[in-house]
Amino acid sequence: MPDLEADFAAALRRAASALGAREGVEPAVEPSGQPEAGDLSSPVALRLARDLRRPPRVIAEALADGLRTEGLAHVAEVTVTGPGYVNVRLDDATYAPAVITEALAREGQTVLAQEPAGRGKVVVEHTATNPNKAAHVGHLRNACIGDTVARLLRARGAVVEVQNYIDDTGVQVADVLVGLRRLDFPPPGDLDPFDQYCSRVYVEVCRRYEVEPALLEERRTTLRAIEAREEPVAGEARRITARIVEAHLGTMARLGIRYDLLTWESDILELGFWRHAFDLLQRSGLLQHPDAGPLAGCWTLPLAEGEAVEAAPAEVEAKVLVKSDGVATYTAKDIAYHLWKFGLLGLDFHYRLLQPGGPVSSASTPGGPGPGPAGFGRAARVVNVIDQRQAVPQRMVREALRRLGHVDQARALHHLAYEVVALSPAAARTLGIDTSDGRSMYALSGRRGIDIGADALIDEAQHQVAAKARDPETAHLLAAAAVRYYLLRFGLNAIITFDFEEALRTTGDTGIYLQYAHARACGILARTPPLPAPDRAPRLAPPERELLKRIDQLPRAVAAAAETLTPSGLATYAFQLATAFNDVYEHTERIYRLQDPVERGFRRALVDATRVTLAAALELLGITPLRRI
RNA sequence: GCCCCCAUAGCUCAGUGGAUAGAGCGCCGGCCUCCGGAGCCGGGUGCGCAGGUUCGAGUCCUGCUGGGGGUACCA
Repeated sequence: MPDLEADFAAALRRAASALGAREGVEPAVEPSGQPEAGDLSSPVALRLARDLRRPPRVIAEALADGLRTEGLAHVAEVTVTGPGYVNVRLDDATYAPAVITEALAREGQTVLAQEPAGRGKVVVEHTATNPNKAAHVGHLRNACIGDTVARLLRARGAVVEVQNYIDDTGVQVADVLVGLRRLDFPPPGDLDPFDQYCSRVYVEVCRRYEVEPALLEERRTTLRAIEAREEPVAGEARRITARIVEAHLGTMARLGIRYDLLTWESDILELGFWRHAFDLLQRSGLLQHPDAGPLAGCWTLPLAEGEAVEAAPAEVEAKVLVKSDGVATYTAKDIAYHLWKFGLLGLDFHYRLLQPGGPVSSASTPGGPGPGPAGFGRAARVVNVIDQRQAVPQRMVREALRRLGHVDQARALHHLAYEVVALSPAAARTLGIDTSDGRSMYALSGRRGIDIGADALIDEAQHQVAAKARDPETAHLLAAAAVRYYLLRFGLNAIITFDFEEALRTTGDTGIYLQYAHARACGILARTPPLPAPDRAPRLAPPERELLKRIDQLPRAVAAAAETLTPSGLATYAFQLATAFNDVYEHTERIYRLQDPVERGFRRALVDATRVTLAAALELLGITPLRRI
């Protein structure tokens, strides 16, 4: 008995087929909107009405007859209501134990919903924070989305490899080098984290560019030296970016976020990835090198007439891959990187283990452990978690793959776009930001110093929660739960208008509430000794029926969230599950007071099934379930 | 200008084309001889505007208004 909704849908499909409905009409099945009508309902008769040229009500009755004849497991009654809904009422006595048995069997399972087989490895790229400053809440949103997407894909049985791309040869790194060299900042104190120190340098140097154009020239020469791997600049860049990457890994680890592989842009240059990709593009006749015009001296990837990237702005006639000073753009290196991700480049990184238990890092020199028998990269599918503002360059990467003849890979490259984190004008003012321009929101920006530090937020959450937590580790896990849940519960298209009070809230629709529900279930189980779970359920209270249906939904919720790559759907599911459990908790007799062993055994098993199911949902959200608070 | 996203309750947000659109917060009022109350229960004439498609539209299409983003030799 795996899945009641799926069984119902399958039976409807058979019944519809018997009526002569054409194939391909997937019967929608949902928990009934009207509890008195039944437990599960389907409006499929309404959809079939046109095809079959019969009134929906008549079709619904015929479908219901078919279901009754077939005799579905765990179904007590089939009814037709309203304009033509087919409903089933479940047989409490048998479906309830079946759901519980199924849920308990999921304990310790890593695969919760089976992926259609044979899709190969999925490479998920996320975080990719420029290594020149401390991570802020916007970067945290990226990482939480990416991390949960990776967990969801794994829960569907996919082989997933998480990569964090380190843009250590970009302009922002040059900015900080210029700042450190020219601004006479006092060196950071012992208690002043290096990444936060660099954040201040970065903001200041960006401000100085406006009044000191000479600094801009210095940025250009610095960037060129980084790209050409000229010492001492390249070494300086590598030392600073390594320290900041270490800080980023530390910040993300506080939320349970880890990577399989760090890929360094400088390795892409040093190992000739870009050189080789350039040759491939050049040989395929895809590049232009104009002698005149605004792009004179650049190497560009033109948007040919008629085959332009979907929705590309008309003004974009070509994307610059190599600037007139010979420096490759981010997009150029990204094209090389993606050829490698799909195993199409014919070159590979060297690898080294950063530290025991930590991620593997790419390297440009041989040594250290190899990539293992499976190797890195060679993806069948790539998911890039990158904010919506980078949609155009992402399309260019895909377009380059397509024009090089890698049509399948271009199709398998998915830009998972999400909206930014912003501040309300009031919140911006409290941070001392000038809001006299009257904008309705201010997107977080490290460069402009519009910034909620990631570590600061986690620190604050931990501080708020410390008084009620039994120990510091519990406080840390509660804080992580609060922050992760807050950043995941919004849809990808929603701009998060950051609100400290809301992010740190401990009641209602929050990660803390979920933790509490899980701990409560554990507390009940600890108090009531195990009993054999009966194979027939006693009479159920309405909240218990709701809870059972939620528990039964887990695989469906996971499958849907994984399919659509939307963590927020899973967050909503977890909250509904916890709410259903709290409702039962509040409105049923305390288990330790029950005398009848059958009743006691059943209700304890229901709590246990809730515990297993909620823990699974929390793990997927990247929240470590707590047994005690 | 062109392209993308958004507009749902006082606020912040959910809502695979299906029945009477839901949460959280805030506000008011209830419920604890505890299974850990960070909880539960009650209190609500809300889908920006105008058309269209459909048996059925918050959801799809067109236009409009308002907001955000993109349209770099930044990423």
